[in-house]
Amino acid sequence: MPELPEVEHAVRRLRVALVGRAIVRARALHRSLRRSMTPARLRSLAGRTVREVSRRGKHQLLHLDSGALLHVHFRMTGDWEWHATGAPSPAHVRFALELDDATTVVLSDSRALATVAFVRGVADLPALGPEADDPTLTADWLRAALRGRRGAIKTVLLDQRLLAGIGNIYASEALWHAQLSPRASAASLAPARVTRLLAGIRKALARGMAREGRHEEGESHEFLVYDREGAPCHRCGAAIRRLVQGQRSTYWCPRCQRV
DNA sequence: TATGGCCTGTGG
DNA sequence: CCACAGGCCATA
Repeated sequence: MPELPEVEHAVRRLRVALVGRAIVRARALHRSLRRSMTPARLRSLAGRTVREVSRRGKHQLLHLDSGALLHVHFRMTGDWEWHATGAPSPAHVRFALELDDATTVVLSDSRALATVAFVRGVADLPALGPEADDPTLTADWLRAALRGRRGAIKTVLLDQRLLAGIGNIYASEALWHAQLSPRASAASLAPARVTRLLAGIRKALARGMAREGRHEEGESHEFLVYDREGAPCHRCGAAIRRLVQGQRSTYWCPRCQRV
């Protein structure tokens, strides 16, 4: 579940379950996580209290009372779940924290690509641009940040060093809102288009946050263009197309998203 | 820029 | 069987 809105929602839910609680036992249940979480490191979590949970882009940091930081990244399919300690575990549990209130928080991750590791500080995370939903960002800043970027805007939006938190879905969604072609050259976007792009990013992320807020699923459509190949554009009715950029799918409207 | 790797699951 | 999957890194 991993783009900025989904990770932010996961962090908020995790805080309720975890902040102020003491860890009784930590377990790594898949070899992909045992590489970073050795038995000694897992033991070092026992007895620790979680002071806070923070987010930077799609990265999560669990702040422990010992001063240690546990870094979690969901990658493609990670999510937090929890259940009563001793109850049957949900499917795909890769990492588990048994807490002092008889609940167990688990990292569920079908593809087992998520990562959990100790870090010393935010400096140990990969270089990240400002938060993609930072309300203080300006079009001038974005224009300067795009200057010198080679390649198509869709591909550039996925680079976390530009903006932290935009993934493959919201890149397509933002460009649809901005009515910009995903193939447009990032470096040569005219100022008015950069302004539209910033607004489009905000709209896409705001929609994502709103969607996360409702735990009611089943509503008409989740995304405006993503995964809608062949379906009519919600703005002009033309058939949505799919193309591949940098080995990732892009969805766009060929009529109302212009270069 | 493209490919492969990490992993497993789903759907055609 | 194959393609594809909301991420990211290392490699030529």
